[in-house]
Amino acid sequence: MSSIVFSNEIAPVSRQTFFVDVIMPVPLARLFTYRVPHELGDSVREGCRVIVPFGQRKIYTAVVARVHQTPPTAYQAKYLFECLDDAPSVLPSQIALWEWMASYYACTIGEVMQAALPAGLKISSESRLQLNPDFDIEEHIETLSDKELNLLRALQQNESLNYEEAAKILAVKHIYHILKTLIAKKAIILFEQLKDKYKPKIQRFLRLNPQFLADKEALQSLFEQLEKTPKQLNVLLQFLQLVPAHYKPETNEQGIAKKIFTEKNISQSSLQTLCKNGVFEEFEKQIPRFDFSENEEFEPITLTPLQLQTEQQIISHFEEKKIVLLRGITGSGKTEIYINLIQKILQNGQQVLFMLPEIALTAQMVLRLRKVFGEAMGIYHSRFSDNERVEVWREILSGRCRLVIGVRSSVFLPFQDLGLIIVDEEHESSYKQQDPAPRYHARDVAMILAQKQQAKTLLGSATPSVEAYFQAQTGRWGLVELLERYGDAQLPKIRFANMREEKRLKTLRENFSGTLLSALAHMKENEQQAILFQNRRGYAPALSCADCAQSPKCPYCDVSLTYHLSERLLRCHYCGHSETPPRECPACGSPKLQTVGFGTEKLEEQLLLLMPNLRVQRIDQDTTRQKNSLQQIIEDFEQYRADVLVGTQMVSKGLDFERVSLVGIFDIDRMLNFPDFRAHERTFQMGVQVSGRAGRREKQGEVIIQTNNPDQNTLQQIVRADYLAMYANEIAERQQFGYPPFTRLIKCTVRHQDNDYAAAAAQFMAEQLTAQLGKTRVLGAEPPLIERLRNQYLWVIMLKLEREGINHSAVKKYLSELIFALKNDKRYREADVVIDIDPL
DNA sequence: AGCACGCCGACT
DNA sequence: GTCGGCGTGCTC
Repeated sequence: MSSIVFSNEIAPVSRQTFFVDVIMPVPLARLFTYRVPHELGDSVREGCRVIVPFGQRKIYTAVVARVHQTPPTAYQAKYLFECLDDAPSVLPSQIALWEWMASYYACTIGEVMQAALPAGLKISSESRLQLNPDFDIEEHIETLSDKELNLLRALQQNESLNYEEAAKILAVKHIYHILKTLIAKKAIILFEQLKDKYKPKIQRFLRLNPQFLADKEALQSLFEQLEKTPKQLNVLLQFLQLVPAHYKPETNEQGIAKKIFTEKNISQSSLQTLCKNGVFEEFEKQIPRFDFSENEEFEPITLTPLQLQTEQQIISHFEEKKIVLLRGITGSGKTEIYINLIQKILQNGQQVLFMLPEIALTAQMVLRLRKVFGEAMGIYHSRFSDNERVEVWREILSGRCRLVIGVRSSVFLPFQDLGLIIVDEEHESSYKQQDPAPRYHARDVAMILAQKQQAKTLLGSATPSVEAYFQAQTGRWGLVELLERYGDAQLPKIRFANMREEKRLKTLRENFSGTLLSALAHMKENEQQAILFQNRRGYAPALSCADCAQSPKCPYCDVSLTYHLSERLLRCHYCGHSETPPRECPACGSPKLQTVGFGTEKLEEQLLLLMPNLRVQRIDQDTTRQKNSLQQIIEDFEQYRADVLVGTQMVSKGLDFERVSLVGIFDIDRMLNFPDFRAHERTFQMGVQVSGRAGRREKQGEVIIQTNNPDQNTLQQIVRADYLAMYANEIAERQQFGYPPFTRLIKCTVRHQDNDYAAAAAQFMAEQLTAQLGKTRVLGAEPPLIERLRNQYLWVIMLKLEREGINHSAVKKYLSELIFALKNDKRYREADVVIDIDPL
């Protein structure tokens, strides 16, 4: 509908100057404004990554948050250097979410951006120095100091150096002075090298030189030519079998991957000759790591009547509620319901995000979904490479990828049209990022994301967090419960081994109860398998002197060092420090050092001695450090190459082995007595989850819990799998003592290497906060359970804020002002303060 | 968070 | 005098 108006007027050359406010990857609480060079005027848009100079030396990739035409008044904006994107890499809706996160989690938007962008989308900058070609060293040799000369000689050898290399050559810490004088003398020049970290996957391809396809005779004469060289002829025939270029010329366009072709038992040298003679052409092609080609043909799955009914309940809740909590006991078939719902959303043309906790065992779930959704599925997991993550990002951005299975950080992906977010195992603590900022809870962010996209959120768990169940109970969220196991599977029989009693009766063998040992023997006779759970790795959590009762401590942390037998090392599980165990007590010199307590390693050893006929495997951080060892252990166990799997947390989640009929749980009392208001909830969740590993098929499994107090309430609730009883207990206590969900917590940790300094700063903060909020809302300052970590003393202040009637964002604002004041006070400024919103 | 600048004491 | 240490303040 262009109007056909001819005018003699010359359109005024638009000389508008644009400015951008960008998010910098630094923990600074504001945006920075740059001027857009005219030649980039229309390409720079919100969400584009730009390269900007920052300070005197640094160059960063920043993300454009806003484009405008208001020049800053207080300073002269610098020009941005470059725009990396033709089309934005980040959507406006994502920036809005980042802003929400920065304000909710009391951190900077730069920190959120750092967490959100896959490393491959960030550009690293490295300053490099090189010799100025116009500079003649010999001519100026008298004006140069030794160090300067050394550096210049080094630069003659190497084309360029970065700072670190230069500092190393000169063997000094700070080279800036030297560089500055050399730059002033015009001896060297600095330049920035920008490296795009994302590398597309390139493969070499082969095709027939199109000249042979021009007409029939061309190919014919080629055949005649090759008669004399049968090997080459064979190669050509093989090629035409795979790529029927002779009657479908369009297939030749695509060619065939050289790698695939050469696998076909082909004479390499003949192929080489053919390429050299121009019969074949080699070319490179960028190939996607994921295949999102049309794949709407889903394998239909059939739900049981109960599953169908459950799904229907979820759908009808979604009509009026945005969030639904599905409590489905282990083995009830939640996954099938998820799959069905996902299919419906995808058929509706919308996107789905399926979130899983950060556990090494996503593999089984991925396999299951892959059976249904094929390759049309993005996977976003720490075990995938940076490049793969960038590719998932881009495919979602383009709208081609509509289903993502991912961990915590997948809430940051550039969804445009989400229909549903599923947060599986909602109660899992790995959804909360601990360090560094933003210390976000992916479940909670997911709900905000869903709200912003008008999508629904489905939270699933066999043992929902007390907070989630409360929301569902009180009607804010929908609640759907699926409390029958799928098929004939029965819930396992759980019983206790009374350790106190067994000790009296002398049926204990090391850390094994007689009850468990006889169950293991029985298990072996029936050719079944067992899982033993002890949430503590290493051999023993401490060494202790029999004479003076002292135990070797970490020099940097306030904890005992854990003894690792296989490495013969004492290790700190908090800072990673390790040392060789002393032969005698460092305090009194006594040689009687004993191990105290037990970890998975000790259990493994004891079991080997107690029941030598059992084949034992161990699964924990120490045995799975190498890349595929976890997969290997799982496979070995699946293939019945072991009878018993001893492990930590890792064994409690998501693993599904057919032969496992027995589960043993060690040291549950320690977990129960952990000084934390969530200790009972966690113990219950762990107990039920681990029990769920037993007897997942038709046979009823057995679980043995070793404890000193079989009558303890929470343990009884585990035996009865009585979630509601646990919930009722917990919610009453939470209400009585004012813990979540009745309040929101903010944890402030003050750190300094000097205890008194940290204490003083924390005390100061606590006083200010108390003055502002009142005594009842401020707990502490007090030292935490572990008073020193990585050579820093810690002091904790906990804020307990009612959900209603308090302006939470005003409190957070006051907190950041308080920290600002602290940083301006000579007495406290050296202390670090860490804010954790909704701590776990 | 970096990083440069500036002030200070310790050396050739 | 220079070198390097550390405290302070800025980064569009």
